[in-house]
Amino acid sequence: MIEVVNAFVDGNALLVTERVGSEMRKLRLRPEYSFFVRASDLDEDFAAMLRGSRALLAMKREGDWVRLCWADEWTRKAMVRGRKAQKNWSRAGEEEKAEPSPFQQRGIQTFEGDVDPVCRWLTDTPDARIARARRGYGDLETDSRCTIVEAKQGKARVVAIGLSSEDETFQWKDVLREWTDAEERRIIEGFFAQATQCGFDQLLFWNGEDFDFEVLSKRIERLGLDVDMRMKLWLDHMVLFRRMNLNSSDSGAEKQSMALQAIAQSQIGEGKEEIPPEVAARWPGRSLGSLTYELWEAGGWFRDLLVRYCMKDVLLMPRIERKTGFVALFDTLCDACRVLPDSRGLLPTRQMDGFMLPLAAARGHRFPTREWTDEESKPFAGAFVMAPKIRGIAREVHVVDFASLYPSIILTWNMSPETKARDLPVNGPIPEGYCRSPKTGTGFSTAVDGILPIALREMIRLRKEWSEKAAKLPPGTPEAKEAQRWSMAYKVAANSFYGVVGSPFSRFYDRSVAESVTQNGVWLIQETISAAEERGMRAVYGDTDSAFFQGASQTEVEAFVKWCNEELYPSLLAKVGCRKEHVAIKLAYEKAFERIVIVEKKRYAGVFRHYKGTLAKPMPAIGEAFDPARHSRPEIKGLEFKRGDATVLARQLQEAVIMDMMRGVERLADYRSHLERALAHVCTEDLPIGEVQQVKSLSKRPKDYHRKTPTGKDAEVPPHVKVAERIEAAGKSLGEGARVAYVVVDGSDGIEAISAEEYRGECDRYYLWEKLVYPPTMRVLEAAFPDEDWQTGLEKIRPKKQKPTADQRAVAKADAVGQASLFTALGDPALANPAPPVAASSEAKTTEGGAAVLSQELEWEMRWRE
DNA sequence: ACCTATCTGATGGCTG
DNA sequence: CAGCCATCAGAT
Repeated sequence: MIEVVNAFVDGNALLVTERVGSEMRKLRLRPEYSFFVRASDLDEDFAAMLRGSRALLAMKREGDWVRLCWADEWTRKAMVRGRKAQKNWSRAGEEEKAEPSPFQQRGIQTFEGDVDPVCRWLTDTPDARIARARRGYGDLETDSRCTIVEAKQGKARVVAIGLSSEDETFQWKDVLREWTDAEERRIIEGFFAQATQCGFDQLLFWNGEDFDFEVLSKRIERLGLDVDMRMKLWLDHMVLFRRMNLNSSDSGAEKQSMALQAIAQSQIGEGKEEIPPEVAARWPGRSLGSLTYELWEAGGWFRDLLVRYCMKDVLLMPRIERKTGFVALFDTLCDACRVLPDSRGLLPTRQMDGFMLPLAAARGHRFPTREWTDEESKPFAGAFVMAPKIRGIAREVHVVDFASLYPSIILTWNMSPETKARDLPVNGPIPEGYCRSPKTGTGFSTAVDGILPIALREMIRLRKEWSEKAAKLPPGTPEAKEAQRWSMAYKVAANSFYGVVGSPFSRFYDRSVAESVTQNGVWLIQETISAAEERGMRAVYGDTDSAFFQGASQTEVEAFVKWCNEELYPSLLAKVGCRKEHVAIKLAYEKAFERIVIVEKKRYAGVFRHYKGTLAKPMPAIGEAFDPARHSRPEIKGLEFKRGDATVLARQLQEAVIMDMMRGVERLADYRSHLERALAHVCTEDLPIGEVQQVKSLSKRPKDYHRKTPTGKDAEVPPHVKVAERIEAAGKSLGEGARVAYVVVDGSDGIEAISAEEYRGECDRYYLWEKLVYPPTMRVLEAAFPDEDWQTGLEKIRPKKQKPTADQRAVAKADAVGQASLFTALGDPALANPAPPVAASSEAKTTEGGAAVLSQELEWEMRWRE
């Protein structure tokens, strides 16, 4: 057994680091640039010609295949793809013609001709297994006078570095003593020496892919250090956290920022480092992270502060890991999928490569070389979502769902690129030895198990094995936790397979297979719903793999699920040709909602009666405070409460209303008072930035958003992009994936917004209410009480524009930004004073606003009673 | 550089 | 200039 710690190609060597007991050993191997062809495709003449080629290093017969090993990557590429047409600019007018490779000329298909030497070696060395990495966590501070872009170009000196072991018993930090190259060389070399001495193979940095790793590599190059970055596995803890947390985060609060401080706050309750008064006094309004040079330059206590700040960030990471266990799970996943645990190992395409290639090779199967196409791939149809059939607050709604629907479908229909039937009629009788996807007509051979089902069955088997092992071990022990991680790793990997098959960038891409997976899902859930309705149950909603039913008791639903599994599916699946021993479709009775309100497709809130047979805790009674020990929280899907791009005010109001609905509040006046309180707050009180900001991420660089309108003008870019450009104009750079926090200061005619940092308490409160806070809650109320008239008079509060004179135009603008005329909206003209509202003290504002709100509340109460 | 379905909000054209 | 529709973007 070879325990592989690391492996990379260095020139013409494949360097593998292996752990043997407590020793590290280095293997120096030849990197293999190979592909396979079918032995039957290779005639004697061509084989002889190849043998004579100096570029071919080896040719080996392996079963039905011939393995051809080439001198280098360039040669292999030319043999696989031929030479592309190239414009030769040096010789004007001349163009080099495209030249197909000898394999292309003969129409010989190549297989696995894009696999890199590390993956190739891991695939061909069944003895090799990915070692559990020893983890170190690090952070570095660079010269704050440089922009991020400059720093990533290697122009910013590294000022300080911190490093810690996972258990924090080892901690190391260093800072420049002089502003010289020699000093920077000393601390960077020190960092690597410490990491190596501690035996860290894997180094985790927060946002490392987008900053630290690039900076380090550029500085190493610039300073000419004798350090090889490739000797370590670099893993971006932030990217890892984001991927793993996608499935488990609940409220919108956690989704606003991926900053280390924000994640630390939500995960371990460890907050931001307070800015010491000395710093605030000397550099008002600046964050510690933006002052690295200044703190260093000030020396003494300030320089120590810089180092403490750096080290604090380092230590947050192992603490987050102790809470989440995400890195340990990832390491297990890498072990299971035979990929190295660095940032690239996070990509599902690589994980599937790592799992599938060896498994297929052992069964004599090879995959076609991955084609590189610029063409847009045709989209394919996905899941079925039923339009909600109920209005109002429904009682006793039962939910059934399929266990791991897509993997089960792949098993049941024996779906795999190589089992896919060619020339099978899309309808009519199904020939013996085939099954068919009823909605796409795509058929699959059932004679030999497909490689994809084999892989999935293996994963499911291993998952079960580890779950059983975990159950036998004393709970909470490291062994039990490790067994649970294995079980979870196989689940994660198995669930990502369908997505990889649907991705044009993967070697397993097959559009018709992917579409048949989703469409078999559509067929199954629709058949289930029809069968239920025939038995008198009413389907009220369903999404992809679930159906929501009314009009049946718990016992009846249980009986229905049993009947589906024992009779319905076996008979349906036999009719489409699936073999009995392949059938893996299983319906489960997942839960029942005591109360549920479905606002739209994919948007609902409900409270459980039971979950997987376990009786749920009740909601707090009306008027009773929420106590997590005794009460359930409602399950909320898709609504603004769950969304990081909604304002906090919108989420709070929506949550308050949902909590009341779920505990049975029926008096509409109670809901109204929530609205009124919120409106009064929005209109008249101080609004901290955290309550009013919207957060959206950039899916590309800001400049890439610009385009022309159909009429040829420059089109407006989305508000968050405009703000990103304001931020960039102020000297900070924002790239793809950056999150922009912003506040709308005038939404009366188009959107005018500022960045959250520029916010000084002034925003367009009309816009905030009319567009951000009120509608999400109103949609829930309208769904819950559809027969009420929800013309509350609260939906539009911005005063109408009257034909303004030149003079008045200026005032109108001030109005939109300020709040004076809000008092008009609240119905008290006496308070509608256009004098500068911003200058008023917060106390005065609250008092005035309070009075205005009170009169309004009375008025509503009266209208309500009528 | 794992999938699609779906909602909501902003923009921009067109219409009456 | 409100209302309708199409399109894009982001989040789930």
